[in-house]
Amino acid sequence: MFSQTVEYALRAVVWLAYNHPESLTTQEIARSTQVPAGYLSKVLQGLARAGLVQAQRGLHGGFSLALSPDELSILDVVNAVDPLRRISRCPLGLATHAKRLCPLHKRLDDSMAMIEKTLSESKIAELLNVPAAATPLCDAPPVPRRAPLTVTARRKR
Amino acid sequence: MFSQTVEYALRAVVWLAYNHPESLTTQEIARSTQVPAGYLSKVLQGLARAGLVQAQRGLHGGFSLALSPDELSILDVVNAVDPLRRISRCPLGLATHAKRLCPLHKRLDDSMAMIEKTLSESKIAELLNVPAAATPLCDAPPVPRRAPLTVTARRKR
DNA sequence: AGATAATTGGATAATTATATCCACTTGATG
DNA sequence: CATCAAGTGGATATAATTATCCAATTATCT
Repeated sequence: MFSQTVEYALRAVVWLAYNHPESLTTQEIARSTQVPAGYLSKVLQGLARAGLVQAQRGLHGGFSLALSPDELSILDVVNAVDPLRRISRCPLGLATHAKRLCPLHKRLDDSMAMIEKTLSESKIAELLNVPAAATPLCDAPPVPRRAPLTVTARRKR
Repeated sequence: MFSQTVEYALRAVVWLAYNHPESLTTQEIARSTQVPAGYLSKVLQGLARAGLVQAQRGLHGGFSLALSPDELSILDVVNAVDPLRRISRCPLGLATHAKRLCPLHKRLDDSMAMIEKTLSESKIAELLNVPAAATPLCDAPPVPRRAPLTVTARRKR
């Protein structure tokens, strides 16, 4: 339903939000969120182009959230990397249905609208309050800033 | 959001429902719904395996709806060809989140649940009442049964 | 200025989704 | 029982998505 890319982008943004306004390297984010580093780099580029994230090149560079976590919705992230496509015109290109979608496509589009609304109302900030004092993604406790490349204790599977 | 396959399957089912309990050949359905015939054949096979549609081989064969249009929901069709995957386990495989999803994935799964509910409540029968006396999909007027291979008047693009 | 650590962008590979084709089987009909 | 129109299943092609790799660029630190 949601693409892999969206899943990855959301993980990255949540992790950046959790460490806001800290800046983290692609490697750090990749490790914490279990996203393939090479691919994550592309995803982050997309988020940067959309202005959701700020890139800092060079030594001690990395990425940081460009907006406050409560100004940023899940929908913003989704639309930045893999836009939710509403059905605005008849997919069959029928003249008859140009002004008003046929019931099938109307219904499908309504579902999209519903999702769009829900996701736009879900702010990233809301995703950070974890009841059990656990970190949002990641089993490990909050990583100390600029920690060396410690291997996260990881259960197999 | 919804795959091409789902879109095709829904078009086929709606068209079959519209002609219910008539049986239509793959070619006829393909023409009316603008779905590539070769691919539609696979999609219909899937629908047949799921029991939503009945295949009749041999001369004067074709496909017909196996259930009444008001017993069949959009969700049934979606699940038959490209199941809506709910998020039941933590996508990161985190032990901590085994019992309770982290807020991000909870929220995403809630969206899925919402869609699932909406689509399960949308019966195919409801998609057939078109206000303007137009056919559900397809510009053409209701095709006379067993019509010869007339070319549907089609605007370019 | 040189060394180092980081992102950037381009090329490419692997995988999955979409689509086509064809030989085979099935069943109705004359 | 021969014929022919239809679905079936397998092989294969094409396109899009996901993923990897590396040379080039940029910024920081000493």
